[in-house]
Amino acid sequence: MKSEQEEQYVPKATAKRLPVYYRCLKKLADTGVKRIKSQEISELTQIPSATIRRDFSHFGELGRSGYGYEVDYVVEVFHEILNVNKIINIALVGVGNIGKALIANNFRRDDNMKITCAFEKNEEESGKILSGVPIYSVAQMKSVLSRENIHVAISTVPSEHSQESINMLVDSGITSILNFAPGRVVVPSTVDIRYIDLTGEILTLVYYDGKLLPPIIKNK
Amino acid sequence: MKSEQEEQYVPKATAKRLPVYYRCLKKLADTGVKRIKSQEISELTQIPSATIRRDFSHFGELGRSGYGYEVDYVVEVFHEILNVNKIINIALVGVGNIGKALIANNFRRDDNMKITCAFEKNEEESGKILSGVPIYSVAQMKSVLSRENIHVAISTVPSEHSQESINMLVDSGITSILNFAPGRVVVPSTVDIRYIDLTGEILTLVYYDGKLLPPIIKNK
DNA sequence: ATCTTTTTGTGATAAAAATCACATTAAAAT
DNA sequence: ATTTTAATGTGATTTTTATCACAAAAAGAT
Repeated sequence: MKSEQEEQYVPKATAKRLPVYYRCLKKLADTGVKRIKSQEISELTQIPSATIRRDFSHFGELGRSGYGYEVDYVVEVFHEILNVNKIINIALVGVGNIGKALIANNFRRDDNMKITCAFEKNEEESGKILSGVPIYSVAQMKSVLSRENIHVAISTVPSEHSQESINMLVDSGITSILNFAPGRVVVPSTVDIRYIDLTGEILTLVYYDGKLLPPIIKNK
Repeated sequence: MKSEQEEQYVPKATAKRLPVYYRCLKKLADTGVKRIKSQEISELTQIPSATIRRDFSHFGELGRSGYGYEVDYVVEVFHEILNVNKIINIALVGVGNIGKALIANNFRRDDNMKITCAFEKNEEESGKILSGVPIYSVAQMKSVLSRENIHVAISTVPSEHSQESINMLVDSGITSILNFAPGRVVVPSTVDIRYIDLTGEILTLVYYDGKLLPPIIKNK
C-alpha cells in the first residue's frame, strides 16, 4: 500500500533509469508477460536487482513478496510517472544532417513525442516542409513557439552558434533542451539542458579501453 | 609531489568530464588565452571549481598556487591522457537516417576520429560509397573489421535487431560500442557499451520539468 | 491448515562523488 | 626583501548512490 506522504524525493540516478524500466516492462507487457521478478528485470536491463527494487520502492510498494511484479500494473504506474499519456511536442533548431535525420525519424516508435516544427538559419531551407514538419526561419521562433505552446527543444546547431540559438529558445519559453553541441552553454536556473556528446562518448570509451588492455593497475 | 604509483585510479565521474575539460581548454588555447584559474573554467563549463581542481589533481599538480593553470600545458596533458594524437577508426552498423547523417557529418571537427567503414543489411545500400565511406554487407563485417583492425563501433540498428548486430560486432573484435538503440543488450565483460537514448533523455527532461526540480549549479 | 519456498522492501553498510575550507605555495605589490 | 594577495591541492566532511543481507509477507505445495 502506498504511504500518504509519497512523492518525496526521487534520486537523480533513479530518474535516469526510469525510461529503461518503462521500455523494458512495456515490451514485456506487449509480449504478453504477466508476471516478473526483479532478478529477471535485472537480466534484461543489466541493472542489479537490488537497485531495481530500491528504485521501484520510491513509487510505492509495486510488487508482492514471493511473487514479483504484475507487469501490467507496473507499466501503468511508470506510464503515469513519466507522463507518457501526455503528448510532448518538440521544436528542432538546426536542420542540417542530424536535424534532417531526426525529422525523418521523428520518434516513430514513441507515440507520445513528436517534432512538430523546425527552425533553420539558412534561408534556402526555411519555408519548406520535411516529412510533414514545417521549417521556419529563426526569426519566427518566438511567435511560433508561444503560439504552439512548445517548451521542449532539440538543438543541432553547431558549437559556434549554440549559445546564441539556446538564448533564443529560452527567450521563446523553452524550459527543456537537448543539445547536440557538446560545448557547455549558460542557461537560467529555470531551464534544464542536457548534452548529446558523440565525440565525448567515443573519447571516454576509448580512454577506458586503453586503460583495460595493458597489465591493469586497477587496485583500491 | 605525486608518485607514479599513486596516479592509479581515475573516478568514472571524472573520466566523463575529461572531454568537457579538453574541449574547453583547447578552445581557450586556440583563442590565445595563456592562463586560467579553476573559477573561470567553472564559468565556462558549469562544473564547480572544487570539482575541477579535484578532477585535475588525478593527473598531477597541473597548476600553480596564486596563479592558476598554464592553458597550453594543461591542454597538452589532456591531449596525452585522451590519446587525441592517435587516430580512432570507427565502424558504423546501420545505414538508415541517423547512420547516413553520421557519415555525412563524420566527426568533421574532430580530426582524430573517423567513420571508415559501414555495414548495412539492406542489399540496396551495400556496395555503395557515401561521402567516401564504403558500405559493406553485414556478412563482410568480420573480415573487414579484422583486416582494418577496428575496435570501436557505432550501431544505429533498430532495437529489434540490436542484440544481433552487437553480437556480430563483438564477434568481429569490437571492444567499444556506442548504441543508438536504447534497449539494453548483453555483452561480454571485456566489451564496453554506452547508449544514446534520445527518447529517454526527453522523458527525463520532461519528468523533471513536471516536478519543477531545481537544477542548481553552484559556481564558486 | 500448515509448512516450505520465494521474493519483496528496506534497514544497515559500503562505495563513490561532491563539496567545504584552509594550509600551503607561489605570484604580485611594495 | 618583505608583505600582501591569490589560487591551488587536498585533508575532512557531507551527500549521493550502490550494495548487502534478511525479516516479513505472500505464494505455492502438501
